[in-house]
Amino acid sequence: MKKELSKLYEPSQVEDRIYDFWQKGGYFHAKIDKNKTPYTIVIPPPNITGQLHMGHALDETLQDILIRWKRMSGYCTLWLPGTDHAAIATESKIVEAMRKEGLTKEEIGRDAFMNRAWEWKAQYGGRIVEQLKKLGSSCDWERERFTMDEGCSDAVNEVFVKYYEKGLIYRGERMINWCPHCVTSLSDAEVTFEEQAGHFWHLRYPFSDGSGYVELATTRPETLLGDTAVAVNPNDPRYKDIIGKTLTLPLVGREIPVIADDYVETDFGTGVVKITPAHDPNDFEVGRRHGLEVINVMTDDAKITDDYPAYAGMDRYEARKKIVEDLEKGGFLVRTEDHVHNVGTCYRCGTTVEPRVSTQWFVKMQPLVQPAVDAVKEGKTRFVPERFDKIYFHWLENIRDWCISRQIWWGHQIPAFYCDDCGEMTVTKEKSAVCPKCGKPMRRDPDTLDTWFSSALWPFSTLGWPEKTEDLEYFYPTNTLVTGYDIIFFWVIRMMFSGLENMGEVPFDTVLIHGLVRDSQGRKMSKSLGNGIDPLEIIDKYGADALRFMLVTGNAPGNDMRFIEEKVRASRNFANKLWNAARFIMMNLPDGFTADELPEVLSAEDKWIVSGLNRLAGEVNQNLEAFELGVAVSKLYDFIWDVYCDWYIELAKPRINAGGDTALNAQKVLVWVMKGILRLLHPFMPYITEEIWQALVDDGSAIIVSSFPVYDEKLDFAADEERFGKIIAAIKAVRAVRSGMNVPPSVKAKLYIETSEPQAFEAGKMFFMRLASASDVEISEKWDIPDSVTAVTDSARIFIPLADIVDVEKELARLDKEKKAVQKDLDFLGGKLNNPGFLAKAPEKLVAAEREKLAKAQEKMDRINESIAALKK
RNA sequence: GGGAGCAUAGCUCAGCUGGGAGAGCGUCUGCCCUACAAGCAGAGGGUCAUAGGUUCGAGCCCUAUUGUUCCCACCA
Repeated sequence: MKKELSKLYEPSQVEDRIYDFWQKGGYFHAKIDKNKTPYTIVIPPPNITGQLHMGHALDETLQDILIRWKRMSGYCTLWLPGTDHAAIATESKIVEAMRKEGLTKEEIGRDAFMNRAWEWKAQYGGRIVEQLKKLGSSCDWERERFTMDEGCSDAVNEVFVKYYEKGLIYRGERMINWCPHCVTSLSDAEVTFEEQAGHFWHLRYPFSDGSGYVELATTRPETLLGDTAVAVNPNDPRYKDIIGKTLTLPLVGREIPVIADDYVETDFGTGVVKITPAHDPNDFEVGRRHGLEVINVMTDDAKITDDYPAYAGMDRYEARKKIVEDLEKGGFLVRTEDHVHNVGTCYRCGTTVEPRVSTQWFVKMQPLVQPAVDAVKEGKTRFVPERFDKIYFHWLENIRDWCISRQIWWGHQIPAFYCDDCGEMTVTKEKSAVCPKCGKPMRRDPDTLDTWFSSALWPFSTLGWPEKTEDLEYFYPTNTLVTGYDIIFFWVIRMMFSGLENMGEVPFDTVLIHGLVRDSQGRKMSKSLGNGIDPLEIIDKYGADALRFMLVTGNAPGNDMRFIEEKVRASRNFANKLWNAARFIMMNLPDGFTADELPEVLSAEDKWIVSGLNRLAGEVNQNLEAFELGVAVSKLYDFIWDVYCDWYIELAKPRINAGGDTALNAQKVLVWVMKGILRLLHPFMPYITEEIWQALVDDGSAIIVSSFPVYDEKLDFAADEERFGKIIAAIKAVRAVRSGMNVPPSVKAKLYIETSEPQAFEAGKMFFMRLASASDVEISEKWDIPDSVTAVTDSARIFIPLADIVDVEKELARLDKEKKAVQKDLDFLGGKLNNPGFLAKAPEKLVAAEREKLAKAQEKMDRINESIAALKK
């Protein structure tokens, strides 16, 4: 007994029910029999436990489409769960929450803090995971936590110690990026440069001997407090004589030298630069070359230190203002000009980064980079689309050592230990250490690792490495990584070199890159603009299927897309169309209908639709193979709506009304094609296809584990397809003529079809009745019907006698217009076929096709001429 | 300063290795024909940014130009 579909398609109800069904049936996770099936792993993107945003919905959708397709194609898919990459953001959220309770992390201590963090993550992360499942994702909070916590910490320690022993990790004092808001160091990748309007303050520094001033310009006057020199270019004739002289630093009174360094450009500004080694990366290098003192003038949160009582405790911008005032008062300010410059900001919080000298841990990149470059050059891993390998190469070729230590608590603590007594340091996998020199207990480095350090190990750490597990053996290297282009630097590159270094093989063979989802005006969605759109609101309104469908429609890999609600509505309408088509089929099925196969005898229109579906299946597979998801989706859309619904179902109606075997055959084909459509569409619209499938098939099977259709040579009826296309063309021509004369469908007219292939049209008689408002149809090789309009195709002339409304003048004008259009074709094709170059060089197949087109156009022209002649008479 | 993307119908975008320009939305006309008005049938609408070049043939390949977006880069 077949089930019923509700009259109204209500996405949320369907999706809730199906979600529940999959959940209970354990369908969210593929069951893998390693001995039998090929496999694939699709790696999901990071930030699972961050806010669920549209970009994330896109990640999930693309992965899930690939997974469902692979699974239905006989592959099993292992989808590695997500992990947390928002350590800094997470920490600040927890700190903030604690502050409201009047607590600080220092007060409650590290262990309690971590517990708090885990509680918070479990709640927040768990909720996000539930939300992702609404999109069809198979992520899982327990596994999630595993990848972050106990599961991967062994791997992290293992790699850290190994790198350290190989000299790939070192600790040292360097200029690093510091975020005063997050109070931690950042890697180069975590700094975003932003153009900001600022000022250029021209200052003068007096010579200590009272012999005048040098003039220089700065964008950051507050760093003056830390100046330890002023530099000029050694070849600058203007300043030759002052090199080696001494200046008195305004407001501070410190004596600083004038030094010569190539770094200074003679044609920029005044050609004089103040040198602040502690607060500028270039100045740091200059200072190093000249043995200058490094004077740090700021605290961790970018306030002036107590060494400068006049400014102590002021934040850097406050101090800037005050210092400019004081400079002006002292006569040191020459002038101020507007200036736009690039300022580094923290990619998490947007705070301006303070370059700062401090002691941090670094990964030495040079030795790790080459294999990662080679792997892509040799095609072991490829980017889709390919152009992203340029970004990849460029980054790797210009990479600098990676600062991996962070001054936060939420993260993996660095496995290094210090002896406070004798200053000894050890790096070890153990949880505690005793000083090898003096035997005293050692203190663990309070810093944690950059969250991307552990993420980089993910393709193997989640499979059990460093243990030699069966999973690791079987699943590494994995297949496809799906991620946005903004994640290439953070994650893709680091997984590449980490995989190659630790496993000796690339972590995945393909990286599918997608673009960003922007708002309807093309702006990046952001919290500050408030233009972000919550995927869940959209899902509530239109359904997860509609959102998924919209996210892949009309989008090419790597390109950004705009989020336009009308597009989601269009997708929902498409789902509704499918729903209603299914409803129509089911309401016309006889009780106890179980047929699963095509009828033995296929009619012309049956072959037409079956052949079309078969070709579609082949193309969709090809497109998915090439990651052309958008192309696949639009082909499905066109076939389902335009071919199946608008034509085949309409063609089937008169057959169903006819009853008997005619009806039964039509029903069999309707169901058979619908089942093919549902399976092809399932990866893109999982919920609705599952719902319809279960209502239609009703044998306890689930579409999620059904098989994906493939091209079948036996079902290719190209010739029949073409033949039936003539009937469709004729019906369209009749409709166009009638519509042009504003004849409503309720006004029926007899049709006289003139054609050289009467038997082909004989089969379509009832379709003309139904779809071309014909009261009757007569077919012959020759007709001459006066007082009628004619619809002309390349294979037929159809007379529509509408004596009352035929306007000879209008009809002539219409035919003339059509004649001109066909003449254009004839000219074009004729010109082409008379071109010796074309005949000589174009492929034979093409020439033949063009000849055929020409013949058809000529035939059509003859028919038009005949009609015109008759009308004139 | 270096690199990349984009520029196609009123709007948002497809267009796979070069073989007579497509979709959705919007517009206009006519239809509630018992699956669907979240629909059906028609129609209109494009010198594929500009200028050259390669080719029998260019939206697609090459060169230059313009506009636009993004990434990278330590110019005070």
